[in-house]
Amino acid sequence: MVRKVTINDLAQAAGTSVTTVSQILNGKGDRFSSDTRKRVLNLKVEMNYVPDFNARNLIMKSAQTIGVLVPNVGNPFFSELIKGIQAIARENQFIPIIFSSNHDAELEKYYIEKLVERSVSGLIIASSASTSEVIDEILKPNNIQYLLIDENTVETGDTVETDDYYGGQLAAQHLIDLGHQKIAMMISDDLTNNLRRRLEGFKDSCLKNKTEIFQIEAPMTKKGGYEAVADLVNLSGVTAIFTINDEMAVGVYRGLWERNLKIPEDFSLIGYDGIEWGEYISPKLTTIKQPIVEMGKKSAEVLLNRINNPKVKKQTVNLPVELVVRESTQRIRK
Amino acid sequence: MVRKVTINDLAQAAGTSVTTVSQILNGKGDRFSSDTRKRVLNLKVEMNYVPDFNARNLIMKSAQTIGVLVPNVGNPFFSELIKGIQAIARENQFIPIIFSSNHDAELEKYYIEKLVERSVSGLIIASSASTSEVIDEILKPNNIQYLLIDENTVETGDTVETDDYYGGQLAAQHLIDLGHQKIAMMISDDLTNNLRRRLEGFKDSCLKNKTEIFQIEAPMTKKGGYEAVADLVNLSGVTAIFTINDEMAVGVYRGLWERNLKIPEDFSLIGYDGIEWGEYISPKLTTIKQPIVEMGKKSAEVLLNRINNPKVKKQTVNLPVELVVRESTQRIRK
DNA sequence: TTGTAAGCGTTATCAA
DNA sequence: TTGATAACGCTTACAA
Repeated sequence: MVRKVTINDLAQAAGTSVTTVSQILNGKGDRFSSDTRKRVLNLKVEMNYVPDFNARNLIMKSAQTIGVLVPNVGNPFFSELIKGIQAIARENQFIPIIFSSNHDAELEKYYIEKLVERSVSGLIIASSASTSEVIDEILKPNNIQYLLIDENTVETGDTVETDDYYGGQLAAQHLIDLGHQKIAMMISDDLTNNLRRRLEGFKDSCLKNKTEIFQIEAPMTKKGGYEAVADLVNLSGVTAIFTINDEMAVGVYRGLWERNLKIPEDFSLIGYDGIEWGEYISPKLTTIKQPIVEMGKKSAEVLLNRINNPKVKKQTVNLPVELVVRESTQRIRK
Repeated sequence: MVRKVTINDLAQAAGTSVTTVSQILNGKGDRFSSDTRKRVLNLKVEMNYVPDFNARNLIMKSAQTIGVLVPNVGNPFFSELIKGIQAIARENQFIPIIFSSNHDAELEKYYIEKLVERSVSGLIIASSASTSEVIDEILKPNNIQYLLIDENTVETGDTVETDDYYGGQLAAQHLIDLGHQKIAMMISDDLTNNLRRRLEGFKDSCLKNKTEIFQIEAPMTKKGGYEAVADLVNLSGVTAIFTINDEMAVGVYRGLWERNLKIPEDFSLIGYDGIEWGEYISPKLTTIKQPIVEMGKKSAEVLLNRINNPKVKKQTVNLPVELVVRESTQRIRK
């Protein structure tokens, strides 16, 4: 067992006190001679000294850590989100600990407890399995900052969101502009608030234009979209499909292909999210693009700001969505 | 700021010493009266006492944490791997901290340092940017267990691997069986050891069968595969393609589609990995399937066993790969 | 059956 | 310019 190099060893080697070492290593060493400073700094590298995190945090009372809870890391949307969070966390010397709760309320609670035990400074929660219960029971009593995004909405507290209502409208309007009059919407069987708004935007636009809509419910996965095609083909007269996320759209591609139905000739298809994969399937997927990485970045920024500055007033970030027309939609022709 | 409840507060409230509390809460309290025990246990819940992780680990010298370093969480291969690791970690009360190093050596080193600082008990490293240097400089001196998988190979130390050489052979043999005599291989411009073996298996099988092979180098991403199609179409007489991972294959689909070339009519295509997406693109991707989640599980098991049991002899796990024939390959016809 | 006290590796206060 | 020393909250020998 190799003993870890401690600050004591380093001090001894440098012929100084631990105070000196600590101060110098923490950028508070102006008062020491540049000779001492150099000696300590060199020795640190040479001896490969790494401060003990537990000891440090014990006294500092901060673990420089944020927790991140997503429903599923495998979903490209969330892996991009994580990318953004990771980048900002790093800039601020924070470490994100990421968990995939898989929509399992029990698992979600378990992980949040673990995170709290480790005295994380804050949490970004993009998974909504058991949120409000957990917040009241665990987060609030322990005074832990949190930011709810994506699947959660809050009236109070900081907010980082995209305009889902407008996004829904954009999608509908695009289809309507192309002349579609009967549209199928594939939506989750378990709608979270952001999805609900997205859907409302879509529906309202259709209503205003007297466009007929059909609703198909399925899990928001490739498999869900794939299986929902069975219902889709039973609908008569439908010429366009809106899937509430891109991943479902991928399943629809497959389901249609198996039935020898063509996109966009037989069905125009528009998704939502703007994941990278949409540019690689053929035809390329028309979609409503959310600035996913940016969402991750902003989320981390807002949370960290809240952590450093608990009294700051409600922060609100609203990110734009945009229609990206690619190849999966076209003008209707009779 | 709510002050956290400490063991001292709890002891005081219970009218005992901290020792008593500590022992009882850690399941070592047999010697105390059941009355005292009950009192402490109740108070713990009542006062919402959560042991301070930093203080505890400082003295226990273990953070019940493992670090996981992957090149890219966005890649479905790695997100599935993580799924497996997470499952086993949880069973063993460990927390995995996951980082995406993006093949950036500096970033990789930075994260490993952070992980070591936090006194993780061990590391699963599936990213190879700067591994050997980091191991010698950081891991070994700090006596941290590690397991290298996927992109790394080791002669010494524990091993969890799939039979890449055999997998390569399987892929080649499938194509050969279908009558292909000129095959393009799309491979990374930066081969790691597992890939090298995979490739050797493929090449050896081709050589043995006098099958002609062409080599195209590109990044192992969708984009890489997509752009490599430009080179591919310049090759004359090629009827089949082997991409060294599934993700590249996705790019190839797109590149071919844009040139009006059909899979499998114009080119048979076989990938490697067995990610879920392969079942959703059309035609479905024929591939060599690795048991990815299982790899994650085994990796975690092996590492945790090593942590609990540093003296145990070299552990070796070899996981099977298998040919999954789907729709992207077919018998050659002239 | 219970408690005292040392010690984990750090940072911070204050004296030298 | 530097260094003792207390403190952080916990576990654990060792006493009682």
